[in-house]
Amino acid sequence: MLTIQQLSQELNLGVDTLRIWERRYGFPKPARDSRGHRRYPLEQVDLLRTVCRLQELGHRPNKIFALSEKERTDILEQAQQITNPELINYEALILNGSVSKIENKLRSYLSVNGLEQLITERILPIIRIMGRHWINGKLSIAREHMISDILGDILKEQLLLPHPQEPDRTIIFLTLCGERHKLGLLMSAALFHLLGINCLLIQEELPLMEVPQLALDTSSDAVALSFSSHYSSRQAKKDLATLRNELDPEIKIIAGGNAIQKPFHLPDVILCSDLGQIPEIYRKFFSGSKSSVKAAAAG
Amino acid sequence: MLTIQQLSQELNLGVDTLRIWERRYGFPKPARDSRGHRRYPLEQVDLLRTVCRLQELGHRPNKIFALSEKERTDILEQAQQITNPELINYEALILNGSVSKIENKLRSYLSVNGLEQLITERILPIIRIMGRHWINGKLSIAREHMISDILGDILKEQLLLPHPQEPDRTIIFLTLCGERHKLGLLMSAALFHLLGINCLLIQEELPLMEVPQLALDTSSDAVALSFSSHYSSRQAKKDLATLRNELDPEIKIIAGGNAIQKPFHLPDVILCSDLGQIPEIYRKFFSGSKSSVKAAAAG
DNA sequence: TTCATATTTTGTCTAGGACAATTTTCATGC
DNA sequence: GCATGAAAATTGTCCTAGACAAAATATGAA
Repeated sequence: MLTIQQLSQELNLGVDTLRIWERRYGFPKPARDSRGHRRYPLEQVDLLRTVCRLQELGHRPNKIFALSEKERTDILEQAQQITNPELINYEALILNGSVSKIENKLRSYLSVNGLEQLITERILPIIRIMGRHWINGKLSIAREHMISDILGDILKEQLLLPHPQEPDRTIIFLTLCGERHKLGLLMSAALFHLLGINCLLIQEELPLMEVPQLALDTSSDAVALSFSSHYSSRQAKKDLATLRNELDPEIKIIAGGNAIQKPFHLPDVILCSDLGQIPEIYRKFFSGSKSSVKAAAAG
Repeated sequence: MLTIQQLSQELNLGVDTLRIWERRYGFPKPARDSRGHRRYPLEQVDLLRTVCRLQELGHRPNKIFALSEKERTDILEQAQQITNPELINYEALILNGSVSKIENKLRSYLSVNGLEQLITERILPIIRIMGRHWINGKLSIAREHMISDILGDILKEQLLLPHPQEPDRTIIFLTLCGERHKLGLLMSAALFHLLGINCLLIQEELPLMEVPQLALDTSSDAVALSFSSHYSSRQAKKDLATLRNELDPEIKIIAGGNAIQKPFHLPDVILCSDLGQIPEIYRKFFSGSKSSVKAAAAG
């Protein structure tokens, strides 16, 4: 029996959303305690989880709630396409295997094929596999986190490798409060590091208002933020607009993550909906020595 | 100009709390947009920050709001006592110095004095110093996080060191959703590791309901949770009670962190209000081989 | 003093209404 | 057929104002 707030944390939904779903769709229909406060039985929590998963697949609440329970699970089953090649090994390891085995496999792949391939050929597919199995409920959040930790650790180590030559550009990578997914941020930081940029990573979630000061303190040339699909795209938009307003206009903003897919234009914000765009972004905004660009701007 | 939700995230307060403060104490008194929605000017955000800081010092809202602005800052100034010994070096480094310098100093201290002293003589004082300066606003959250990251990295490395002999007890260390402070958890994990326990660390925040399954999957003997002062003690209590209910009674629960200070008793939950208690907890609950304890229980 | 009991304070909940932003539907023109 | 734009529906977040348990503080008796 969970309170509305516990459930809200559990599902990453606002309490208002839970209440209005009950009002509009008649579900969830929690029991009430002596005070009349909602108490959600665990079975309803499970049902709600499938609702959230379907929503992440792009379905909208009115459709989802119109479906029967079976129809919902059918859609979820169907959503897991079969994977193609040798990644099937990983699939089994992700679901049941030892996490340290995954780590070893990844590390040896890294030392043979390098970081860029590790990201595109291994880490991204693994994230996709995890997402698929999280959606159909076969992968516990806990396991997902343990594996994500390993991926994160490997990427973080890459940021510590020395640069071939002293970088003259700095990008600071961070997430805002409420954004729990940091792998996308880490991957982009690792890729920018590879391109010779000095990448500062803030691992914890920052309040929006601290960001401008931090960018100044670190004399960063750009701030990179990641917004996963948990962060509503409207919220991301608001935050980016506020940040653009508060931040020194000299300092660029790079926004990435799944919440940034939409044709969603913001003035003076570099959008990065795909890690593949990073070399292009680098070329366009960060290549050439800093002083020469300044000279060009002045000339 | 922030919306109520942005402010709520910024200050770690519920939106309901912000509204009821306005109703009861007449502050904050935000402007309203065309829809009548609250819009908080940045100056009010700063004032609210001092309110939150005072609250963290143990003052209660009705007293705080009765004070003038000057009285509040006076109390905050006064709250920063002078530090004693050689730690003053650290104080300067924390406020202005290079973070990598802090890292180097800590690492060399570690290699000379070992983990236990590092924690009690360096990490805990640093956390205290940071807390003090965060309270009076001289340390940005961003800087605090960068330094916390370093402390975290050092502690995490300790968990990777091999044990002198194969451990037969496993404790899984985790935080629940909404708990952003992980250093306390890390320190306790490092100390238990030192005592010969196999410590599994989940770095990301978990939904409460995933914990029982995870404890089973990892065949842990205990689950250790940390609740910082941001987590209201009432919430911590609720969560621990729920968890105790859902979890296999064989598996112990260890609860620590600042929210666990109060004379706050829960049946079958081991409370750890202080890292110094860890050896005692170890002796009481985890020493002796597992099989012998089981035999004793059976006999 | 120390305890037990009353009072105040505090945060979280309740209900039901409103509305901007987004998405979908539908009609129109090419 | 496809694009385009207006109209309708959907959705999440905000609003007000009232209620109450848990925690903190004050009060009084032993």
